[in-house]
Amino acid sequence: MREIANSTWNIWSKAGFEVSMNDIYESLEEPPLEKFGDIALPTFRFSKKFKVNYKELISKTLRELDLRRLRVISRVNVIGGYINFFINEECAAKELFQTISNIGYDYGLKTAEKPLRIVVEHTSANPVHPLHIGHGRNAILGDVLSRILTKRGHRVIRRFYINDMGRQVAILAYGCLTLGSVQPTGKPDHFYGIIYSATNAVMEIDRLKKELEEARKKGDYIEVEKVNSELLDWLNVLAELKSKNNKLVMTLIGRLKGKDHEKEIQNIMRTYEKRLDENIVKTVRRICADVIEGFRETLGKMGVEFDFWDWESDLVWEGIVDEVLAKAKKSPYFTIYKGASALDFSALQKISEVREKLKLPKSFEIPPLILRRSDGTTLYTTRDIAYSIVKFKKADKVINVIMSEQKLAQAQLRLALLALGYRREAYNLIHYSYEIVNLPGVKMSGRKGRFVDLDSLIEEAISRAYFEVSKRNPNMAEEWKERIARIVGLGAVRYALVSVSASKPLTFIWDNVLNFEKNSGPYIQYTYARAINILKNYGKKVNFDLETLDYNVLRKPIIRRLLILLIKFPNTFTKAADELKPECLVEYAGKLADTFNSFYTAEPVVKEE
RNA sequence: GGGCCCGUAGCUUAGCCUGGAUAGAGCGCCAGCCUCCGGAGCUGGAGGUCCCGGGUUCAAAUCCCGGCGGGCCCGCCA
Repeated sequence: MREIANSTWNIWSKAGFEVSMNDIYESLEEPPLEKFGDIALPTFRFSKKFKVNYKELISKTLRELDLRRLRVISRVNVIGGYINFFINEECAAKELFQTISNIGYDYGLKTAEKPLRIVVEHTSANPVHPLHIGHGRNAILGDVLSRILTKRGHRVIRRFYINDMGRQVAILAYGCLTLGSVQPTGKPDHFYGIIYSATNAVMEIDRLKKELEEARKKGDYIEVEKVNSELLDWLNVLAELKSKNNKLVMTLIGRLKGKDHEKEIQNIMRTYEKRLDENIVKTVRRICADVIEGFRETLGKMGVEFDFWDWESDLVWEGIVDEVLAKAKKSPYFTIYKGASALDFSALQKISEVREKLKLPKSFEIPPLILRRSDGTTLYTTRDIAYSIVKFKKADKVINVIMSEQKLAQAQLRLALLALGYRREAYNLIHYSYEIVNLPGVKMSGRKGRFVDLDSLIEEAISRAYFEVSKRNPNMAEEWKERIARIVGLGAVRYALVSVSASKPLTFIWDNVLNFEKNSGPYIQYTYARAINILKNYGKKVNFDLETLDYNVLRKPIIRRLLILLIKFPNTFTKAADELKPECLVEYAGKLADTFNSFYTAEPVVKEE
């Protein structure tokens, strides 16, 4: 493909048309029908650019091409404004085999010209309850991106941000401290998840009861109705939690009675941030560490690992957040907003270059960002500014895999970095935004403890896979069935979570996810197994001797199709890596599997040698 | 009130950034294929107002404007 773009570029530049070789290269596309050609070059764009008629441009190009007699092109086919190239099979095969015999499994994994240091921060769930399917999508996207970028030659660092200074952790800690010394039973994230949700529920119930009373006094019966139904919902939540661990929840309800929850929570937050009481600090840390251990187990099952687990609290205690605040005070954008330290973006965001480079919404007034509460404690975004700076210390680019809900917050973060003079950071911070995962028939709420957690999701995937495997292989040894079910089940989930473009909501339907036919993880794995078995049955090392190859077989349509598809892999990979589109690879894998299976049926490889 | 994302076959979706050739797949449906390396397969068929209405253009699923439907965001929450 490079050669096609290159020679076209040669011809055009010689003719005096100003164009870059990359421009041509990137215009190359897939013809809609196989019979049109292998690679198409649309000429409309260029004819417009060069101000010549496209027919003229084409005939001129063809004449020159003819003179050069490129060996990579066997035939050229013009339809409309398209120049369709047929690739010379022999030439393609030679190159393919040569590359594969040289670099083997790294075929197509083209290394970037300028390797970068890239941080991928992903998952980063609050350590207050088990991971759910949404975190699953986050984790798989982050993990797959990291793997692709690593193969592209970048130095990737995978980081998990432990958000231990937020209100949610304080609520969990409040519950735990109220219970006194608790020893977690079972998986820690599940155990603490119950305490968190129950504490939350009790607080909500108490708050709603007060609201209800006030509404009654006022005689606002619409409000009474509204609050009442909300109250009922939370009472149900509590009942659901009791069914999970009755003793624990009942004890918690008893001990929380009559307390001023808000005051306690605020006290915990302040104590923790300012390190006023080492006991509380230790307790909060231990709880979070326990929950994180649960996360690590779940993620490990999914094949997801991290290089660093960064504690939000460390940023504060090590004084990095203070440095940010000091810097902010000196910033020309510093202001006092509603009596608190803040950054005022009104001037900065008007600059159109800034809006464009930071990818801010077209016309949205981003309000001032408050950096510090009146009680002196910091806010999430302030700490996130500090974290971003830390991440950039050893990185050229930072990719945050964060759900789309946080788009505005992420835009605000970039703006804040710029306001503080962190220009490089602001411009190289990428919010890799993704949409929610829908499970038909399930309404999820993290706070209410209503979600399908990843552990049970994985279990279900494996047991569904087991069912399918034993149905198809009734005589297989039990141990093998289980091993295969694990691999297939997990592969199916990973595949499902990465196969839909991140910007679209993903609908998770078991029948599709664990469909063993086409367009699924299991199908790709099955095809791979068949391919590997050919090699196994062949039993010898594959001979890549280019001299003894019979190039006539390449004219067979199915073999030719497979060959052409294979030589396009490097481009697909490069696109997936550079445009951060892992789903491109999924699509390619599916197409390759389809083509391979057709080939497999049509051509008995081992027999033919 | 303002902003962002999504809307493509009954279902799940690719293509949209960078306009161009008969809108690609898979499931499901219909009709075929087991002397053969793993049938979790293969071959073929039916199935589309690309949410609607304008505009730009020689050309719009794609770009612009206005609607509709679904989701989300605008805190001294995270």
